[in-house]
Amino acid sequence: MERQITTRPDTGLRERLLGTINSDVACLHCPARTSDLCRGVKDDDLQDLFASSNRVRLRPEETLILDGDAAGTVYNVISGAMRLTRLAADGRRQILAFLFSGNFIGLTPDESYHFNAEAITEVELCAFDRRRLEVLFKLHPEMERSFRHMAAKIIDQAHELVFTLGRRNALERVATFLLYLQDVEGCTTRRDGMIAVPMTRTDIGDFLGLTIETVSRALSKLKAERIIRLADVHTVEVLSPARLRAAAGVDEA
Amino acid sequence: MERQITTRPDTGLRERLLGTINSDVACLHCPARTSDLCRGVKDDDLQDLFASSNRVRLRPEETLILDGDAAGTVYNVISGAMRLTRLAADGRRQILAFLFSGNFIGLTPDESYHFNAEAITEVELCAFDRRRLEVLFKLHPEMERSFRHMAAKIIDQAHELVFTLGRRNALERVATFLLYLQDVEGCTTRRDGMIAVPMTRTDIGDFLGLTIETVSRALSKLKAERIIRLADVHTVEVLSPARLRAAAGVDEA
DNA sequence: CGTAACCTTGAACGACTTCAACTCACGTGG
DNA sequence: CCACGTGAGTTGAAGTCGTTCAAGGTTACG
Repeated sequence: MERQITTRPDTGLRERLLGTINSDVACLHCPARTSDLCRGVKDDDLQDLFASSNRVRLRPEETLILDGDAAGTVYNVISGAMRLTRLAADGRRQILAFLFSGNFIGLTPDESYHFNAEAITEVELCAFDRRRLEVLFKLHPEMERSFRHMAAKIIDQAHELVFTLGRRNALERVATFLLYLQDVEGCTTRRDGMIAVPMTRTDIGDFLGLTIETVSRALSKLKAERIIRLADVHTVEVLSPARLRAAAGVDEA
Repeated sequence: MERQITTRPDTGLRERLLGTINSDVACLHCPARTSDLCRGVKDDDLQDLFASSNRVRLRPEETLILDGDAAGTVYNVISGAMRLTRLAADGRRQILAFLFSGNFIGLTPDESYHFNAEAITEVELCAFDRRRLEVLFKLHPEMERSFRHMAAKIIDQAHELVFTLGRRNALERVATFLLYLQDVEGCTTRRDGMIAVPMTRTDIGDFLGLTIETVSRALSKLKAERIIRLADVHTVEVLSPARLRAAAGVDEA
């Protein structure tokens, strides 16, 4: 189980600001405008948000947060795909969540983070100083309300993953994962039955508690049963949504 | 995998109030006084909390919340042990979390709950109307702050469980579980190395994604290696904390 | 003191992992 | 322009760990 550990990039790289165009316009047209973090702020007040935020850009595989980092800054994903991972001392890796446009990074019960956050694709983020966010919460109580809503969503998703890992077999896990990707808002283009799969088989395996071989075999089985088609390695076409749902083994018993 | 599904108890049973003794005294001496929900309220303001809350008592195996129930009421565990479960149509069950004194029940992204909440032991709860809780948050901003802190703790715990289910083998899972129980504040008596295990082997299995046989075998193995001793089925004595930690396979690689 | 539920232990089976070989896409340099 | 190398993905065969099936033991309670 050898695995190359991503090293921390230069701090300068991580927090390199993009050029600002026009005070509130940037937030107004942000793909994450309707995210739980931002939607509590009225259009008229967007400059509050904008003034407190910095734009950050990451290249694929670049690390944003390393386990143990001080939790002084929080982030909202604007575009791209990221992963939250937990690494054991012996190299075992578990992906806790994939993050897409509108998703928040920064909840921790401590002064430090207990996970790594890495870019899968090119990523744009919005960075906030944690203390400044507290001020924003005071200014915009609606923001704090939807923040709680967001926390509940994250817990619900984590519990869904717990069920998948605890009680579903390999085929069901992979089918469930495809349905999950299909529902992800803010994920890249997916018209008709096409699902964009930005992550590698290794990432999928580390998310689902499986090896890459098992993931591959499950996809091949779904393909052989004409439930999906692999347009290319990172694009899955769903041929039979109903049978994919059945393969996930959830609803309509 | 036959499993008896717990039926909903009479609503009257669930929300039967206990006699109130003295307005604020009840909260002042509550075992959950220092819980994330309540500790944001100053002693002087405890009557606000008390006036908004109802005491609820559950017998072992009694159901508090059924998947799909309207989320109008939230709860704080005062004493006893509970489980949060998710049930698939085919009977597969996954325990999402065990809850003890001070733990909160009621986070949901919807208008309804997506889990079952059941008593394991005799349980005392504090019930709040959700809308009244919102009012309390307005009155006591510190309450909302520590509520966010609590949400972060829940997410962290869920992620820890995700890692356990995704990347640890049976022995490691059971060892991790014992360490978890040991750290649970508000769990029943545990002096020296004694761990109270209020739940059945079935519950442990459904929490760890294992069968009861595998749980039993793992405990027997830990016993054979003189790492633990089973005082009785529901009491584990830790003979070698260091080797138990090693068996969990986490720290000091 | 008997019964039922829970727990433990053993043996056979099966699902996923491990190990290994091969394919494919892509990029580099001769 | 094509040979080569590399990294990701797929597929096959063997091995292992946890499940399943089965039997026996223990505990609690009427």
